[in-house]
Amino acid sequence: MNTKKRILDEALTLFAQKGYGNVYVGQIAEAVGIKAPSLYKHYKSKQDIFNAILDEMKDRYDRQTAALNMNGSDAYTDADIFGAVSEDGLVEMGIGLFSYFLHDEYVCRFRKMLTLEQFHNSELSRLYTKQYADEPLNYQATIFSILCRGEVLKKEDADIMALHFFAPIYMLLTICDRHPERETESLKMLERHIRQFSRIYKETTRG
Amino acid sequence: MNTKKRILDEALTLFAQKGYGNVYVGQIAEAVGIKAPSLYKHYKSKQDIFNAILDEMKDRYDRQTAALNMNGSDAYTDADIFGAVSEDGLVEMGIGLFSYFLHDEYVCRFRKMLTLEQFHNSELSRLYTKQYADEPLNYQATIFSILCRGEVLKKEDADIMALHFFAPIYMLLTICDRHPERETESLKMLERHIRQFSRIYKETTRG
DNA sequence: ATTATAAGCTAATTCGGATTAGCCGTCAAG
DNA sequence: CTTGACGGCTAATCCGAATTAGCTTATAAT
Repeated sequence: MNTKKRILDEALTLFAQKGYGNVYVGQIAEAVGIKAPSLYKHYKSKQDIFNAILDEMKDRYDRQTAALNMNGSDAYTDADIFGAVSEDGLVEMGIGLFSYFLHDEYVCRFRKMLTLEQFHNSELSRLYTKQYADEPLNYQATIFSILCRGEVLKKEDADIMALHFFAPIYMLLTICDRHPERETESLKMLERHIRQFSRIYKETTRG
Repeated sequence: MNTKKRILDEALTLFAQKGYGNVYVGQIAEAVGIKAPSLYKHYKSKQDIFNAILDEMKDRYDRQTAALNMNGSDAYTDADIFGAVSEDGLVEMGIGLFSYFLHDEYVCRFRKMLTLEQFHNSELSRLYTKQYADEPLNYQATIFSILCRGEVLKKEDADIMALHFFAPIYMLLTICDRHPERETESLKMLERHIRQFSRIYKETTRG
């Protein structure tokens, strides 16, 4: 009963490490603790396992963002955001985002897998770009545009502010994916990044 | 005679598209215009082809950066840099870097290949990080630190400035790798990024 | 001219991995 | 108690891809 899920779990781990083409069904089976032919009691092919992972991750992502938007677009007031986003608030937000992407049991493996398969077909390309570029950037742009309308941040292009905020996070993330031992260093860099971002963009209300 | 190089060339193209594990020697041979067994007159295995590509690209990269440093670290004076780096100079530098990474016949394919193979072994991880993160960031940090020492840019942490400058370039690059049709849009974004970067960091010598 | 070498080809060979066939124990429902 | 679905196993099967064997032609050096 539980085996079906464990197959996805172990397969995801392996795909994230080696890429689909370099993983053998025997390895997946071994990781689960069964023999290769037994996999076929649960999925009809290796490709089918991959697709099941994809479907589950898309679901998970949709539920995730739906949860964000539940209290999101309509429920947040500008005042909520002004209150929450001090410099320390930004640091917390950035580190939270980073740590979530880096350590969430599924998100992390799925991102690596997608990294390795991103050029295989356009569905995977689009999924990658959506999840790790367009949607985070849009989300943050809306936040920054609110902060600009208030007097909190300088009146600069909020899309670019989002890029300035998020691109470094993304880049440090890809570094840590390759070199987990650089996480501490990256976290320090991340905090310096956000504090400098904050200094640079803070409205100098000296008038 | 020329065949040996053409094999590397076509293999690189295929590896960049599909990843090593999903390319068959027959495909490489076909692209070159010969039959698979003939490949073995030139390389002793598929892995050998991959290694040859790797070696060539490392050479190329070393020569490239050596050329930069020839007029680089010692030959440049601070004055040279002050002169060259106006806002338009920065835009030009950013777009130049971006276009080079995106369109250089070899750099571009090699980067995609490395993207797909980056988790295979630690040599490839380190190579990727070195070429697309650490070295560009260090190089730019030295430039920005010079601009800070002068009165051109605000006295902020030059490492972080380099991150703010380069991470967006890197991110837009990865987007264009997946979606070549987004290049125009990305170039516009890139210019907005650099002009805003420039506005934000420019020393306000109003005293 | 002769020979050696380079570089190609076709036809094996090898090998490993995905998938299928078919058998067996367990356990819950009737 | 027996039957059928579930999920596991071993032993094929199938197949495709990497590599090797061995032949052939061209060409360049002796």
